[in-house]
Amino acid sequence: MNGNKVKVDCCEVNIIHEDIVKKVRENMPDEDLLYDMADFFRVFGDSTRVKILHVLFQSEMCVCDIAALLNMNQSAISHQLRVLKGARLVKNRREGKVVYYSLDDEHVKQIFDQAMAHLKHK
Amino acid sequence: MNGNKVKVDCCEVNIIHEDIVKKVRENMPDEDLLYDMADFFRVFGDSTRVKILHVLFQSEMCVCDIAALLNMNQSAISHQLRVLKGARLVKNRREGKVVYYSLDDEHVKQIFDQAMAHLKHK
DNA sequence: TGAACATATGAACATATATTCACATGTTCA
DNA sequence: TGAACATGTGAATATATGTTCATATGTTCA
Repeated sequence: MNGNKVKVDCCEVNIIHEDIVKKVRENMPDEDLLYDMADFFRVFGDSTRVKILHVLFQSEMCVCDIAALLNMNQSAISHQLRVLKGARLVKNRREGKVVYYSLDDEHVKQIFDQAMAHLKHK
Repeated sequence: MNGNKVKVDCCEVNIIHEDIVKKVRENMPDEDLLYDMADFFRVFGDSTRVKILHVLFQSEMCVCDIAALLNMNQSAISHQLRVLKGARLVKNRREGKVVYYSLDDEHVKQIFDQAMAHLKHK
C-alpha cells in the first residue's frame, strides 16, 4: 500500500509514493535558505570569479594586478570583485590609490577542495 | 623595489606589483581545471537543482514525486535531473515505468554543509 | 497489439548575467 | 589646485540558461 495516485491541483503531476513525499516535505529546509544556497553557489559558477578566488588563495592583490594576471580589463575585474564582496567572500582595504582584495571566508578553500576532489575522482 | 609599472599589450592594464603577479601566475592551476570548477559550481547555482539535491539527501525518489514535492511540472524536473546527472551528482535506476533518482557523490553533502556554515555564520 | 502511464527531449520564449565602454569617484603629489 | 592614476559604476550588448509546451520514447498490462 505505498500510496494512491493523487492529482495535484496546480500542475497535473501524479504522486506515486504519497508517504515518502509527505515525509520528505516535512524535513525540507526553509525555502529562503535554499534560495540563499543557490545564490551563494551561483557566485562560484563563473570562471572569472573562480580564477579571482584562486589568485586570492595565494596572495592579497590589487585590482589592476588581478586584471593583468587574468588578461582582462580592470572594469570586468572590478565588477566581479563587487559580486564576490557582496557574497562576503572577499574583503578589501585601501592603501592610497590602491585597493587590495583578500579572502574573507574560511569555508571557501574547503568547498574548493571538495569540488576538486569530485572533479578528479572519476 | 616591488615592481615597475608595465603596460600590458592587450588591454592597457598596469601591473603594479610585478613580482607578486609573476609568482602567482606560476602557481595557478590549469586553465581547464578552473573552467571545470566553474561549470561544476554552476550546477549548484539554481534553486530548483538545490531543492532536488536536498530532496535526494533524504530519500531516493522518482521524477513525478519530486515534481509534486516542488510544485513544478515533470518536464522541468526532468530537464534539471539531466543536468545533475551530467555533473555526475545523481544516478538513476529504472523499475518498470518509474525511474528513481538518487545521489551519486560523496562530496555534495560536505559542500552543502560548508555553504550552510558560511550562510549561517555571519 | 493498443491504451495508459512515467519519463525524456527539442524548440521557443523569457529572463539573467558577464563583459565592454564611457565616465564618475577618490587619492596622491607636484 | 590640477594632472595622473587606481578603482567604481551605469548603460548597452551579447550570450547563457530555466521553464513551458508539445511531443517522442519506453514500459506495463489487459
